[in-house]
Amino acid sequence: MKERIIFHIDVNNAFLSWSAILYLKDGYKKDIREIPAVIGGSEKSRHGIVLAKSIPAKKKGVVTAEPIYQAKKKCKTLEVYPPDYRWYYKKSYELMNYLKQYSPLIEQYSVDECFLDMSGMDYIYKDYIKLAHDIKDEIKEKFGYTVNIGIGNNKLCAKMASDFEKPNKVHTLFKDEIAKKMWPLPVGDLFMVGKQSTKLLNSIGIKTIYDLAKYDEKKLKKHFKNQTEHLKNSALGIDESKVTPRSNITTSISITETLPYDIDDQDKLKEILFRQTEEVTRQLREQKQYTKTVAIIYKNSNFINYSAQAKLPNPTDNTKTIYKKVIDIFNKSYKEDPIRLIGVRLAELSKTKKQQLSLFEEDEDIKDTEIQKTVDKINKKFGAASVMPASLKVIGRSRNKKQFKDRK
DNA sequence: TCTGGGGTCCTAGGACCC
DNA sequence: TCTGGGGTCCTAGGACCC
Repeated sequence: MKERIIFHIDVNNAFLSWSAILYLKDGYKKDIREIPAVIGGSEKSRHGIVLAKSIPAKKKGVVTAEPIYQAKKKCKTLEVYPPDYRWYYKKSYELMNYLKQYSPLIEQYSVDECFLDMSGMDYIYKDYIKLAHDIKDEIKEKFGYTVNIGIGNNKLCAKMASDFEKPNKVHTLFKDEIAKKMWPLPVGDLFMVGKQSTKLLNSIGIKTIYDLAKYDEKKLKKHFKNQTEHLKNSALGIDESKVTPRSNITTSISITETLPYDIDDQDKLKEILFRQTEEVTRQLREQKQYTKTVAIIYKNSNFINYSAQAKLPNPTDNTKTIYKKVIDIFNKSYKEDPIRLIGVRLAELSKTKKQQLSLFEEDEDIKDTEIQKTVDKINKKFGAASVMPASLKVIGRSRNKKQFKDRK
């Protein structure tokens, strides 16, 4: 069988590059890619971490996901710009759409990354490496930002290759290059080997990917159990997984929110949960999916995470039904601790609601959902707060009543 | 003014049934 | 009688990715 040819395309400093373009378009004099700058959340509302960094910021030691205050310590002149997710999704869509012309087998891996399966296309594209350069250059010309392209015989190698040297580069990691290009790297650089695994691997003397590739599998199994084979294969550059174009099939939808200050007032938390349930179910209906599992996610003021979940008797996309379950879960799981982050997750999603309900219940559910869909539409057209369900108003009132009572 | 948000997948352990 | 064990479903928690 012929070797596969896979491209991995990765936008360099995506959020920062895309924001830079937006600012330039709007007449901003600076290109934030050329100064020490980061995209980050607001520190005031406790969202202050680095989401993306410019190359000058990187040179000062600024890393992704660190607190902004810490980044500022490393770089006194650091400039912080807010994220603009709508714009990012727009740019993402534009890029993926453009890349489709090169292969129908495209898998979007994240907002700024995708795999292209180019196997068997050599009758169109004679030279894959030249093609990759052409794509890279055309993206720069057409859209104004740079990408890295990694080429390999499978997704793993393509992904590893695109990570080699940045920005604006094409790298290959074919089978016969693994020993030379991949094995010398620290084991933590291997895809899917994170902090915890790195620690464990280092502790048993595995420092490089080569060490892992050559390590006795039986001994490895003691520590990594069922993951051993996958781990070992990765180190050897083996990966059979296919490039699978996914049609907006998600297995879960969630919304979490770091609160501007810790909250232990149950009414307030329920209010937030209601808002989140509305949004998350709106997304669910948008995707034309139904959920069977509802969960609440908490992080308390000590950064301790916990969660609780429960199953619904039947798949649904009904806000009321789901919110009822959310409250149920909340009452059983909330530990009365000050909450820093709270969120709602819907899991076990399906495209159909195969259910056996009594006719009455089903009618109620459908009638209700029809109303919600109309509300979704109106909100989409006129802005989020145009139509507010009565239940939210009731919650608002009860809160006011309580505040009034508190003042007395 | 210290530490985000949205995902996927895996595992341990308990409940329950036969 | 001195305490099985397999299978399945479910939940909580954690690792990992961007």
